[in-house]
Amino acid sequence: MPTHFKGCKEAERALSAYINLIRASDSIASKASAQLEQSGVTVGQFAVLEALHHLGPMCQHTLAKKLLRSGGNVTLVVDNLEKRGWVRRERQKDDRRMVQIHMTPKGARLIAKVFPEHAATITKIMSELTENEQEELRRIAGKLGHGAEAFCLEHFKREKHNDSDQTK
Amino acid sequence: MPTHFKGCKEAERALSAYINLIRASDSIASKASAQLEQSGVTVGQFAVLEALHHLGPMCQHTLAKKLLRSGGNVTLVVDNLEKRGWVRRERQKDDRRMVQIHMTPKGARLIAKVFPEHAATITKIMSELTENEQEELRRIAGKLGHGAEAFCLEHFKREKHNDSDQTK
DNA sequence: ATCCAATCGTTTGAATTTGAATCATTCAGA
DNA sequence: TCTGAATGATTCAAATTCAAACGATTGGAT
Repeated sequence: MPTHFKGCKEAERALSAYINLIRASDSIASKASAQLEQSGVTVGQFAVLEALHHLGPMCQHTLAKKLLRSGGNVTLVVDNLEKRGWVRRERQKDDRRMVQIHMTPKGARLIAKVFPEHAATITKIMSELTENEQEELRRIAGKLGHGAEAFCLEHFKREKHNDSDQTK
Repeated sequence: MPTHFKGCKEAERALSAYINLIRASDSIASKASAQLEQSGVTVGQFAVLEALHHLGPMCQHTLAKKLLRSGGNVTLVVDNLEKRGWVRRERQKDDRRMVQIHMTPKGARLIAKVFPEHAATITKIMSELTENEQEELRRIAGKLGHGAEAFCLEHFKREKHNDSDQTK
């Protein structure tokens, strides 16, 4: 009887891929985070602002689902964004349980400045890969993240067609 | 003049890959974390035990470098592992600044049980991808995580050749 | 031999996150 | 209409993490 558990080669391949995936993600995320925080926004704050920028006003529950964060977390992040004057809360009239989050003009100006910087940082990091590798990474990672091929992508595509719509 | 910033197509490709990478990583990490914590170990604790299991006793500083965590964090994780009797601290005689962390027999028994479960979970998640996709993911993500193609991989390979060496 | 800088571990404070408990509001069924 | 379940937001306690400050120890330079 062999000394190693069944499916060894398969497990080895899976674990190798897993480890590299996690490490790559950590590495990139920390670089992106450092860049964002130089602009005075945390990653969580940026995520909220970006979602509002691309998708328009939204209640916190929706925000939490889009960003894959807990409701309590969204409350806190929105608190901080509100303190800095980048968003404002507005109780919905037809359903007073919900609070819609609107970006302020100040918030819009911020995201208009920070988003291109962020995109440039990611582009630079990704330029370590060839075009084909980037496409393959997108496709393969997409399979793993399944349902989660979220809003961000499609709305960046929209971004390229009209730049300064609500940033008047 | 175009309404979108320069390098649009390139940035779009990079951001798509980036977003899917982060999401895939989050998705897998949370599944793996849930599975581990069912066995009563946190992800951080598992990482330390795994490193000790594969690489043998080690001082905290080395551990922190291997696991890409801060020194303070390692102190806390080791504290908790020590409380549960899975590791023990041993001041080094030749350099009394260092503390070597040794796995106890109890810790060895735990990792011998948990590691295969963990490997099976990862293997199952990864089986959404074909063999080729897993290899490609490993290769491409490896390029992004650069220096970090760390210990875990090579020592899993070692694992397969001798199973129960220190778990006496 | 002494002093200074580097190294290692610990402690502390802050930030981020989650999950549970709570409260207000809405909606559906009796 | 009234009651109870469901939904959305907030609050709280706990866990995890980092960075900075600190103390102990070591090794090298003078």
